[in-house]
Amino acid sequence: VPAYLIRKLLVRDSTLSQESQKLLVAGLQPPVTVKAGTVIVEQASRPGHSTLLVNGWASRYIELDDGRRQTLALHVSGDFVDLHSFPIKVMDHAVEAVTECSIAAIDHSALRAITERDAHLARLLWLLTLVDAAILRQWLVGATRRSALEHTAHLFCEIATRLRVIGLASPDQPFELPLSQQQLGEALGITPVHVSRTISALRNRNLVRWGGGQVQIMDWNALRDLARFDPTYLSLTDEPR
Amino acid sequence: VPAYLIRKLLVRDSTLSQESQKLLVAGLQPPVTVKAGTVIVEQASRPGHSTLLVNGWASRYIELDDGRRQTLALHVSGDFVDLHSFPIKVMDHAVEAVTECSIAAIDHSALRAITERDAHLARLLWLLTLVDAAILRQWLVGATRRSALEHTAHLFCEIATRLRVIGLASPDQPFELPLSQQQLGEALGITPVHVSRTISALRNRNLVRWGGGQVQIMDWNALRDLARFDPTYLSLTDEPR
DNA sequence: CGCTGCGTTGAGACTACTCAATATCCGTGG
DNA sequence: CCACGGATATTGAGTAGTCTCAACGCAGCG
Repeated sequence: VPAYLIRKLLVRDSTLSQESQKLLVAGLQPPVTVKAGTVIVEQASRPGHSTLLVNGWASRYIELDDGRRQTLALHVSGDFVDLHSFPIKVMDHAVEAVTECSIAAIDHSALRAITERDAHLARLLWLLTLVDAAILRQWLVGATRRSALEHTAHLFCEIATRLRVIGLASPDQPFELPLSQQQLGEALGITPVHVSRTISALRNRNLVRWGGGQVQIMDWNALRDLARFDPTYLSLTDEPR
Repeated sequence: VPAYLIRKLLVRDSTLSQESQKLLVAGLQPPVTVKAGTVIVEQASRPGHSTLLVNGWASRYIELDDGRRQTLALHVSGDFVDLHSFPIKVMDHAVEAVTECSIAAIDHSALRAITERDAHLARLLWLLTLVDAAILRQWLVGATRRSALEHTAHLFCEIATRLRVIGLASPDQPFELPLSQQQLGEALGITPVHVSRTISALRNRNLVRWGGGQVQIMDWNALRDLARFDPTYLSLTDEPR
């Protein structure tokens, strides 16, 4: 049972029925495990299914001709990594496993059936793709209008909040962030060297410590204020959709 | 009849039935005109309807406490400016009329009815919100991985392509882009001063001329190559959804 | 035990920003 | 019709944030 996914859905709309949950879960293929670094969805491909990240970390990214790479989303357990490939058809970017991942496919035919039989669930899936878009908006604001320090702080706040939703983080407890500085730089849009300096600045201010794939937020309020983080955009309110 | 919208839909899926088109149009309220500069949707509001931009230009943006502003989308005739407010409920950004605009509301109850009665149309509306997200992805890549020159060139390619879809631009013909350099800078994530210098560079290379709200692309192929523009992300293929 | 990938630190370069002066366009009122 | 004011665009000069290049340390692993 994909508990993280269900939890994520119910946080957004607790009125989702047991039948809807079953309908969604029934569409999932048995999970398979892929190694870190595996390309789960190729750029320019036309997948016939979408992919649920049951467990692990994955990233969506665009790679330019010259090798410059920009991460578009960091996905955690319970996220669909390419739900948008159902309406869109052609992938304009790729998806890669950041850690070893357990993933489960859901055929587009099953998604189509959901849109035809269960409008409530369909609206909730639609919402999930739009929350990804809302996160992307904040990343754009971070890239253009926030300093590297504020931007990085904002990303830590975002990840912490998303992990709390699914129970993989708790206030004042360290949580997983299994990225290299290279990978964090690809997400923030800065070079690995500058990631190192920025993380160092956050550590020196006693806001965050990050090492060995673990993040410890030392002062949540100060970090939130620095980043001007407001979680509204994550649609964490529970209401019928 | 909102011809631009219908055209935009049919480019994505020509199998959309007459009944579906009628169902959508029937949900629209009579259009009203708003002046340039009007805030059409407030940040943090919970609209009970979405808004079709029947005619004109509008922008979606986030404004930070200190007044720094980032545009998230530039909308043209036939675009829904806040279709995402139907699943999302709470606006995490605002929408403003860039020019005088004719806009038509569609109640969320009507959208809900569409999701329940016409899954085909609903998938197409879902697609529209995802194309906005795909555009946003390119903007993020532009902001982080492209130079100001490449980024600006890419935006001109994007706007030209989108206007061609709805018949408001043709190859080798000038088209409308009624923005100030300030507004273009808010979209690109650079300062108005740097917009001026960048536009000047494009003009000196004889790629683009922009003035008086009109854009003339002098050398499409060169501009496309500079920007590495590939329109795949706009989902312009006609296929059943 | 050495290789390799990752992180840190330093020095200099470059892109875009800030501040400021001047020029241009446009609507308005005399 | 012209004069004016305000917003917009251009240009210059100095600055700041981030990048590039490079050296070095360290840990993991064959």
